[in-house]
Amino acid sequence: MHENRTMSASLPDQQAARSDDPLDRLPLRERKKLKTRRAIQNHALRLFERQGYDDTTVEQIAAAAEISPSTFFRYFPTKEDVIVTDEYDPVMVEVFRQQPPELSPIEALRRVFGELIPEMFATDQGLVMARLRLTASVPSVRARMIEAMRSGTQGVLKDIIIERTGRPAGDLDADALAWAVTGVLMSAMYAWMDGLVDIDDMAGLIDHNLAFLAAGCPL
Amino acid sequence: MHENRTMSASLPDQQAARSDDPLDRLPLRERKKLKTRRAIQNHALRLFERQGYDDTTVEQIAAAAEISPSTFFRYFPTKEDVIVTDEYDPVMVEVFRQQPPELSPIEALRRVFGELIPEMFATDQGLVMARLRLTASVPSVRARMIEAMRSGTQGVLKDIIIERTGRPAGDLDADALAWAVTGVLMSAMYAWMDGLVDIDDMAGLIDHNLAFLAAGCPL
DNA sequence: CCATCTTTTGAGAGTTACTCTCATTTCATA
DNA sequence: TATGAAATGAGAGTAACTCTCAAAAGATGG
Repeated sequence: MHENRTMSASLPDQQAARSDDPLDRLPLRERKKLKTRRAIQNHALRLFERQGYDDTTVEQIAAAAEISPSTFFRYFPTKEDVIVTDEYDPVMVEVFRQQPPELSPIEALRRVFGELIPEMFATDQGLVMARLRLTASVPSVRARMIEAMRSGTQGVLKDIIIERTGRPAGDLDADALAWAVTGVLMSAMYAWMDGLVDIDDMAGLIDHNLAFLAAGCPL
Repeated sequence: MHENRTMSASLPDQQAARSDDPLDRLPLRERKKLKTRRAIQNHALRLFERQGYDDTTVEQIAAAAEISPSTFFRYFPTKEDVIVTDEYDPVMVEVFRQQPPELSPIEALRRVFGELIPEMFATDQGLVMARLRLTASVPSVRARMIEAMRSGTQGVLKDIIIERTGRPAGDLDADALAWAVTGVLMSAMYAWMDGLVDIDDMAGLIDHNLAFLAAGCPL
């Protein structure tokens, strides 16, 4: 029914960093679900790149991934989520917890991103770039991506900052700091999307921005 | 055709601060457009409050505002924009420019918000609260609101920071600072939405967060 | 005051993301 | 192999948005 039977060669196999893939050693059912989820995401990204986001229908994605449209929405609540969903936050938490406890939160985060960003680009380069390109160009995706950073990254950051500093649960300063960090991360992300920095400088820019933040944003 | 012919009494007349209303002294055509825009927004907010966002259709809003659905979308590109659109950013710019030039950007912003936030709540209290309530509770609106703060507030902040500090046009530090400020503003906004602070403490919280930022977010 | 030109509006048809329900298939377990 | 649970597909339905075209309303020159 559809012509391209070949699985995209240009897009790498989707997977977050730390390449011990949970695909093995999982009950058969879960394994199939994970495979379906990745198939949907890969085919969707490929189609989006080829014919644009708006001109790609969910029906087409479903056909390419050989599932029904109903099933698509069981895996992703909206079309935008196919692009926006990732699995990096838990990794960030893990690496953060490994940092020596005498470091301040911002210093610890500088080390975290110094380690993670290069690894991220090394592992999933094509995928990360494709997702960011789409985020930059499609307004509705852009909106959901920011909201995802809020409900994901910002929340997780707040939690680990509270954990590390021993502050009380609803502490507003920890929340503000988490937001400020999320902010400078977004600044770096958009700087790249707007072509203001090269992809290889991202790690450096993030580190610079965090140092700038720790210095009280002097201008 | 529809019963409620009475114009909402509960919601105040929508208008940004600085109450010299551009409604007067405007060509007739523009005046009508502005009136239509406000009518749509007022009726929409009222209906959302009464029967919920998802259970209110654009068709209902159009009927209440006595326009056609086509016209609705000529005024607001999406249903979410009825809630998300406001006119505060230019006011912020204006007040920022009035601050004494020896102040650092953050110090100047502390004064700006110290002046503006109370005024904002005094003028449009009902409207502001209704909009924030909806933003807090409807995910798609939440996403668009954050994006609006990015494309609006963050951009404007960056511009006036560059203007004040005399930095070059694409300066990344100014951008990072604007993002950090946007971040702590969001932190305050969400703290209120989650019921963590009272509405009267918003100005104080924002001021505190900016001071915290200027101090390098020490934790 | 009238005629024309431009902008705004309404009507209606069409697309597509998303929801719900129900029957069927597929995997897990005893 | 039989029984129960979870995942899937099919299909119908809703509502947000888009596009096109003709009618209406405000602006402008005589």
